[in-house]
Amino acid sequence: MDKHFDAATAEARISAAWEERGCFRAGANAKPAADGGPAETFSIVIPPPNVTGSLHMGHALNNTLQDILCRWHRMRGFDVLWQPGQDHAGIATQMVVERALAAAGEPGRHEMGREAFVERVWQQKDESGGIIIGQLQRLGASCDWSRNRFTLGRTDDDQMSRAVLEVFVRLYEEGLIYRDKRLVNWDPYFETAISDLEVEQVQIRPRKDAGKLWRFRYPLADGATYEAPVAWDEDGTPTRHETRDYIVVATTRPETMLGDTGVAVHPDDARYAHLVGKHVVLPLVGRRIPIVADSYADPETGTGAVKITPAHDFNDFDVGKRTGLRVINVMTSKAAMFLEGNADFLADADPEPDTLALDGKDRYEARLRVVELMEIAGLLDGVDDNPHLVPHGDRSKVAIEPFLTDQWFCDAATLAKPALEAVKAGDTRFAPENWEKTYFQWLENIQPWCISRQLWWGHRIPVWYGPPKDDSVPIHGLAYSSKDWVPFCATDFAGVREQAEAYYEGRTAFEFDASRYDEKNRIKLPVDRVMEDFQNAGQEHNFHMGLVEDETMDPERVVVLNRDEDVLDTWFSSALWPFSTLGWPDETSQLERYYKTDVLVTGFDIIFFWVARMMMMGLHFMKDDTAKPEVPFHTVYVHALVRDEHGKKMSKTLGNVIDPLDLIDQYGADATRFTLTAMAAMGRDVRLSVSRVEGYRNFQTKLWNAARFCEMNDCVPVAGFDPASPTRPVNRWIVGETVRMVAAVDEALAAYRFNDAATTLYDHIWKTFCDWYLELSKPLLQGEDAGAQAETRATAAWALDRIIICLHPIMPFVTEALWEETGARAGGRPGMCAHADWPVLAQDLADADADAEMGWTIRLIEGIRSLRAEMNVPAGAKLELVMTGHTPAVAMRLLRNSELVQRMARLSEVAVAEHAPDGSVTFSLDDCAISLPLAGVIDVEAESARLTREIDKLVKERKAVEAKLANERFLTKAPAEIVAENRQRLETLAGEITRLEAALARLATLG
RNA sequence: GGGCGAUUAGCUCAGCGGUAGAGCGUCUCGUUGACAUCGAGAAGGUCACUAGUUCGAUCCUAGUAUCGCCCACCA
Repeated sequence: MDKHFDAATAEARISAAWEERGCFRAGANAKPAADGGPAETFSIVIPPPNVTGSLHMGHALNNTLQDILCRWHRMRGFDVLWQPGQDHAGIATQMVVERALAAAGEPGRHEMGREAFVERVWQQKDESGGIIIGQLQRLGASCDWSRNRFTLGRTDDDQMSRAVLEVFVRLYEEGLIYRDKRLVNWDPYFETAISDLEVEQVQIRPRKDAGKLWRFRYPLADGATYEAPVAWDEDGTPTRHETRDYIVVATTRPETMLGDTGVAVHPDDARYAHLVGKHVVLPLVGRRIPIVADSYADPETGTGAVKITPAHDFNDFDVGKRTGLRVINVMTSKAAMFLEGNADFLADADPEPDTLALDGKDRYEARLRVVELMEIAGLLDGVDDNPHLVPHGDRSKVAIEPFLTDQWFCDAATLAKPALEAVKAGDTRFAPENWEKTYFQWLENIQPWCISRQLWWGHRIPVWYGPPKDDSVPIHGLAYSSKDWVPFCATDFAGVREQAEAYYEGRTAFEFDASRYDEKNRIKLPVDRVMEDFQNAGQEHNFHMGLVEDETMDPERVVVLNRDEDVLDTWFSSALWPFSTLGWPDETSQLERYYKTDVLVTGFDIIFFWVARMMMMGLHFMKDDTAKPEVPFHTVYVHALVRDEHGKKMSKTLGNVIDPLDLIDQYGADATRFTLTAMAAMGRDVRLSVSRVEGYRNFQTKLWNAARFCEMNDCVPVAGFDPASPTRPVNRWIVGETVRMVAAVDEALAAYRFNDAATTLYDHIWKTFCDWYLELSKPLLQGEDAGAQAETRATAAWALDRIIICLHPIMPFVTEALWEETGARAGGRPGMCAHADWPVLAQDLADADADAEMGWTIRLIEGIRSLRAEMNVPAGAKLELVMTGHTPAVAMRLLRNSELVQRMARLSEVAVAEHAPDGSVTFSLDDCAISLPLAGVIDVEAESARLTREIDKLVKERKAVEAKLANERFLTKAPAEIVAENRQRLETLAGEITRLEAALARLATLG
């Protein structure tokens, strides 16, 4: 064996071997259940990474933990399915491709057209989709790659797409999906609606065009006035008023004032009571808008009057609805002003030319200009800095606009109920538990989920629209607005056609073919190849049916259906992941066998996006044997975010991103994995420091060299070795330590305490096995006693094997390599380490006597070493040891282990005596005193100082224990074993103090 | 505004109702030794603060301070 484990070359080789042998296929290594039936299953679905993404630290942590669970179960004989896959990630992927097009100077998506663009995205997916898989494999992820899935099918009849369409259609039919026109979060960069979850609030600091609060004066119409307070006393009571003919309102978005349709005051606000029902004249626009009473207006805030722009503010929309205000949209889908040709805006208005000149201007430009125009008009009352939160699109990073559009919504509140109940009933549990609260809180206040996106990359909504049946307008040149459309929803056009032809009573339905769309040429096409004139007029999708020119067809006999242009939110398909990957909607044996899955491992940032929605969809569509709705997984393990060393979120702009692949290159996948595991304490952030990775790389080397030592000493695994068979205390002791280690690892993993498992292994391997067992075994391995040697070789090999097996889930590569290395001399291993049998060890293998003896021996050696170092005894010098104050049993113990102690503590002789020799240094060990004669070399002063210090410490402790034992209430109330423990401790302390004091006295005579 | 979490060694973090731990760093000593990616030893802590519960609190409870995150928001 080499001195070091060469991770770089070994990892690739081992990875390939696992794949070649199908080690991770579902069912590989599965063992029959106790009753002889099929193996118990253990299934996990991977949180599918974005298909164009690459592995980041969050993935590394997430997949390491999943891999640990999967490997652990696989070794224990479960039928493990770790289902891999990738997400089509609508916005993110479309963004990547659009950027790539722009960077390459190629035409943008609008120039390309939908079909060509989507094809281009598929091309991108085919090119880069495998990258993330390769990266996961480098990490060692033991997914069943033969079952890799993608959330989006190439065609609607692909199973993964059928699942999505099926769900959509069923929910539509149940009334849980519906189309509605309402304000949505509109991303002007991507020109799509986004859900509430995709909006993040960003703190805006005051700058020229944002982060300010502008106050405007809206003149009262018809000569109305009111008394406004202008001075207040200390209590805030107005002391002086002035008569005003205007109302002051404030806004952080001045450009929206062009769409104002009212001013609201609180119904109880005496200042304005008599103005309710009167009007103001909207400056710049010349529109008379009413003053309405609505409790939304807060009398304490500002002037108590608030401008109402129903089309551009969520609160205002509600106020407008309650008070019957008009809704006037003044922006395009790109958040530019939409004024000219805007019938809603122009109705009953008399806009100034300067105002109309804003048409087409960007919202921020328009904002500044509106302020300017108001100032010129003398109506700017003032402006204050006003840092505030502004909603931004989480991907585009631009400010979102509330925007009035037709969108598809999912009745999340209805679906949320079973999802809530399932967690409350314990059908699904969160670990750590406190995330349940977060989950509840969100689901209890859940709003309708906007599921339609105005993107091209995604599952296209399976709804086709046709004209109203009683519409007498001929099919030729027909223009519909969305509200008139009659929707037909089915998983494919055949189903739609059936519905439509029934609805239209025998007219033949044709599907609009988007690929024939050619805006430039406006080709006149036959009716079955009708073209569409799609105009995005800004405030909403206004689709106009195109010309239909085929005189041979009878318009009365024909109807043209137009498929909805929108695609579904990516998370809609992700929500189906636990069952769509298993073949749903087909009733497959895989679904039967592996659903529900066992554990979902995820970061808390997607509990709402993903976990909650999987719960909703799983419970809605899946049933168990008793027809009861079935959760998608029984446990959700929520891990933390990976941050940098100082707790900062890793981000490109901060430049603190650690690339897991760099770590793997430099330190190996195992060290990277071990670090993440050791730091993955439940409920805490993971602050990743490279020095720790290095430390665990060293740990790997340590283990490697321990195995190398075993090899050099012919510690070869013995077939059928019985761990109860060793007779030497050292060997019996390491068997016991191994039993405890395995139990602790099992317990930790069962409780998802990954860091405990890692710590247990680290300590066992480095401290127990390497530092002590291997050292203690050297005399036996290298000694004359052939029996002891054979026993020790077998025991060491056995203990090392248990170590390799138990470490495998966390460090799969080095353990696989060691499995091969250590098995080579035993004639090879029957299988790979990934399929090794997880140890099942009887607790009674641990021998208490051996534990006590070795524990004592270790402490003796430590004591001697400590004293030598403190007394500056040269490392090479061999000392004598004299034990005093001992019982015969302890003397026997010392003599039994004298060879070990001599070797490890560098002693020339070990003896027992009545009295310690003069000129010796002494320490106390349990019931005896250990003296090292150092006559001549001893620094009396230093030694007496050391002893005094030691005695002081012990006396102090004795005092504390005495006080405890003198406390009547302690004696009566504390558990008996604690009391006994303290009594024992007092006795020990007293003995130690006595012995050390005696040593100190002896020293005094010497000085 | 609502919720969650944190505060332990120089740094990064575990832990726990009864003797305070790890990694890295620091200091001393050590290479014929499986491993210098190492070994032996050591130094370093009022477990944020205050009060309570308890025989006993770093741990449980409440409050305070500081920091972080999530959700919802004032025009």
